[in-house]
Amino acid sequence: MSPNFSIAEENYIKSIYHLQQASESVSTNALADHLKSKPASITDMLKKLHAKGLLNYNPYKGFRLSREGNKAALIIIRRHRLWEFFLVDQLHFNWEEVHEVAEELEHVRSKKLVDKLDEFLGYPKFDPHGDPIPDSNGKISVQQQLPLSDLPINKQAIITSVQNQSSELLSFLTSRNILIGTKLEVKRKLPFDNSIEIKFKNKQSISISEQVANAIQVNPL
Amino acid sequence: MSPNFSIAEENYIKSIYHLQQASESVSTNALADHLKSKPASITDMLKKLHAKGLLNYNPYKGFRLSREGNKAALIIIRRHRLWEFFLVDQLHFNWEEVHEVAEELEHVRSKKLVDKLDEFLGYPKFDPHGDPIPDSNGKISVQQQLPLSDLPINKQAIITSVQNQSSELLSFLTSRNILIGTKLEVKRKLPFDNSIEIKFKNKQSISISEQVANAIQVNPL
DNA sequence: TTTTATTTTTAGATTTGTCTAAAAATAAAT
DNA sequence: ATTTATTTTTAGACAAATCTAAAAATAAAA
Repeated sequence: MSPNFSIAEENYIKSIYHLQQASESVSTNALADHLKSKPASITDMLKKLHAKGLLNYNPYKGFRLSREGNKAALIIIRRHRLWEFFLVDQLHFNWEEVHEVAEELEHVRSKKLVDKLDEFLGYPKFDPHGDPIPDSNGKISVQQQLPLSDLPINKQAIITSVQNQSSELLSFLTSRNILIGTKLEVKRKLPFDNSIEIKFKNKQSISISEQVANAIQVNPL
Repeated sequence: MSPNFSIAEENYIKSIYHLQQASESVSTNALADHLKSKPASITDMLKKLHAKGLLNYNPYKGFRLSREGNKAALIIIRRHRLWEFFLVDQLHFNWEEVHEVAEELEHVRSKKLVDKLDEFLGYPKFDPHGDPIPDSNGKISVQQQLPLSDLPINKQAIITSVQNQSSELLSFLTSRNILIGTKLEVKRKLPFDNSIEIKFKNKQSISISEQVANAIQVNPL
């Protein structure tokens, strides 16, 4: 059913998707920069993607993904973010080093593979950078994620990911039972060092530094 | 250090590796058949691989991989078989359907990814089809693997893989503590139904059918 | 040992994706 | 409102990988 795109096409689709989040319409030059390519090459590919119905394209004016193009982009982004999650969560990569590898893995086309991987990983909602992972229908979770340091006082939240994957931090968090899925709220923010006092559901409270609070991503309930 | 090959080059290297196992020297036509390509295309690529020092190539006479070519082939085969193992062992693919997906995954080049995957999987020695997985130095385990049904009576062996990945079979085996790594020996083969009586290290004995014994791969000690 | 058949290689064309350099369109500046 | 600068597109070339058709080399058969 859904057509197969070349690796080059997939990279264009993905880049356009990201660029059009930030601005109404995407320009040839902006895309050339983003892809480290030359404007002439971009124009060539734009014509191809336009011919395939993936693009709303007005020469000289700019372009965006069509409905079809957006669907294709979400499939690629789903693959990318699931692989990133796998690399950090299962293979214990540092979160800084996963992007490059995921750039390659995202082009493996099998839908069955991606859906089984999703199931294996427990249907994660966010990748290790905190970006939402589209589900198998291309739906992106709208629930927001923010650093624990930005969570308002007394607002309940659930930990969705940890951004700085050093093994010291991880073992520190594990030893304190601060895990993905843990429910907590912020009781106090100390102004002199920005440290934060958090309270768990079981009433236990501990204090963590600003740096740690920055690395913990939470989803307010 | 080790050079990067295109996907096309990798597929040629891999095919030559497999063909040269069966015969002294590989022919252009044989490779064309294997790659579902045309002889003229093969010749073109042979020149390229020869120029890169991956091939011992006498025009019109035949070719084999050079030492370098062999090294490259083993890296690709390692990737392929590790991914196959992952797909069956972790994502519960049926062993018949993994080849196609692994054909794509094998081209993801990151050495770190492959080595971490290997560690994650517990350094498996054989893929789900019973073929040996090269280690990170390209060494292939020479220990053989054969179906439990072919194991001589009273010979100790260790289970290395299970070939027919139906969930019924898997749960049957799990419930009987027949797992990868389990040590056992065959005590009797019943001639009227070819069923097999096996004995574990803890002296416990059970009987399994011919079909099940065929699906279990073992490595004689 | 010629002739015939097969295999392999060369020659030239094609597709995909890229590039440089020049032309055309749009935007900015005087 | 022209001129100038910027952006985008076209034109033509190129590398990688493939193909068809023809030529050359090798192998098999008479």
